[in-house]
Amino acid sequence: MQSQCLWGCVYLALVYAKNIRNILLDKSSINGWMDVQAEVLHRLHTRVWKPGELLPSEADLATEFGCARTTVNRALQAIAEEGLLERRRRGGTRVVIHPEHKASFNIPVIRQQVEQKGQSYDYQLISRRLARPGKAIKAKMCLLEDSKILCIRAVHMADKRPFVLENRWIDISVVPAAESADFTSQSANEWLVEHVPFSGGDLILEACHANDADAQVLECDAQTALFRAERTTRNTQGATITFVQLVYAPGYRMSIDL
Amino acid sequence: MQSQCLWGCVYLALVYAKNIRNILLDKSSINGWMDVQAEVLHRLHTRVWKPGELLPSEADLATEFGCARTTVNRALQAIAEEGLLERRRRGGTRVVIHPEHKASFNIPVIRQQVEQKGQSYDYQLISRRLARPGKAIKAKMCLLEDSKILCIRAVHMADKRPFVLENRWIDISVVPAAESADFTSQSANEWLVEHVPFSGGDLILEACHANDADAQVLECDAQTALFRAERTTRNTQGATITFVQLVYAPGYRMSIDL
DNA sequence: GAGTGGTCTAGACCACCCT
DNA sequence: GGGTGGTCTAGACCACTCC
Repeated sequence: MQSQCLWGCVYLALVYAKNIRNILLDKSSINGWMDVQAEVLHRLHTRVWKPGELLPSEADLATEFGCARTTVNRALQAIAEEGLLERRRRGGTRVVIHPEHKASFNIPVIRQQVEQKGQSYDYQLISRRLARPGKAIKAKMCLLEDSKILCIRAVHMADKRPFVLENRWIDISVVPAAESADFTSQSANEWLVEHVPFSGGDLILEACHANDADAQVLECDAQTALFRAERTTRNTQGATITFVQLVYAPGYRMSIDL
Repeated sequence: MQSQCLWGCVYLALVYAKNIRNILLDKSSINGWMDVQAEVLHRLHTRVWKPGELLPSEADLATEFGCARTTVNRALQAIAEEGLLERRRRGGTRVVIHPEHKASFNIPVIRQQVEQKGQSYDYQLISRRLARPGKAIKAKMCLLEDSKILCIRAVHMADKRPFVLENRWIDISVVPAAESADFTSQSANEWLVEHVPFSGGDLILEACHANDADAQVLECDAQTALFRAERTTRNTQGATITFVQLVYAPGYRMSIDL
């Protein structure tokens, strides 16, 4: 009877040891890997560990924080992914000297982009035709053969005003289904996101002068400074799916959180 | 003696079971979480699991792949971070319908940006003065009081040609050390990266017309379309460290990998 | 209430790479 | 050779949330 009680007490002590400690200390204690991450980040910000320095090993940190090495590992990996730490087997974990500021943003479907601003969205197809691509487009899409390309020109409107002009080229040999899709009600932008899985690509942002055709569609003067995005999208096999040029109406600003 | 041999055999069988299986099958087998990730991604790309659908539970997948649930968890978490899966306790793992295309890029120190292109880098300070900020700048920096601001104007050159014009405002009350730094040899850009830890901020990209002053520095005509980046940087306490306007010379294109 | 993902732990083995 | 990070495993408990 007595021994049973004893073991019961030991069990309870073990189970609640952590909580009891936390309550007694009544201050920040390390529970999860998020806490470890926070503590490490704090030491980085306050220069306890200076740029270029070597951190203690995972095992040592685990001892200090009173948790398993796995937990420390998770935290340090997360920070390393952010680019603030550099880790090497045998080499240890080092504070990166010039932490490159990483920015990441989403490329939303244009409809969502407009609706998110609380504006009404409209879409109008200007032209749609099959053609052999010109030299410039072929280069942008890395096309070797003379494959058939679907050329689309359309305008997206926000609150009945032109918002962005979309010039798009789709490789029919890569996306055969696109040939039978008419893009009068649904924009190519949305259609592709829904129907074609993509894996990579690149994006180029620049300033350009409005040419006459663009100026007319966007209802601005020719030579106006416009913000332009060019995007190339590739599938898992590395084939170019589509190349698109988005010319935004004057005053557009692309906003990104850091 | 015999029993010892028996247990030895069992041990060996257990230890090498996985490898033996791999050798016998002689084909792709699931070893690490990277493999699980690859397999899951493959099923997503080939629409085995369609957008909106629910995946099997981690436990089931672990059984199928012949690994621990932890391993499956790691893989699914990584994919969820990429934005292709949505996970909820009790709700299971679901394929995201509109996978938002996430782009991420680095904001390099301008010197590195130039040198990376294989061009020579030069830097020239145009002006540096302490002043009370105007209304517009105060708004950008979210300043309430009339704190002293360090105003810096400088130009970065690539191959002896103007590359980008830097207009910067630094809050002295947030970064006192900046007052004693002269930015003749080292740009404020680099100085801040090295001396001031930062945590967040925002970035705005847009097209603008060159005004007369900018045109002169950048050696282009007034009214030329220029690419402009405006960046606000905040420290861990949320105070604005600096606001910077980067006006790039004509022809600049910002390139981002997706 | 029960099933799901989120996480911790302790132990183990491996790959890498500096000395 | 040995120390470091990278990862796997099995078991466990918890938090959340849907039914």
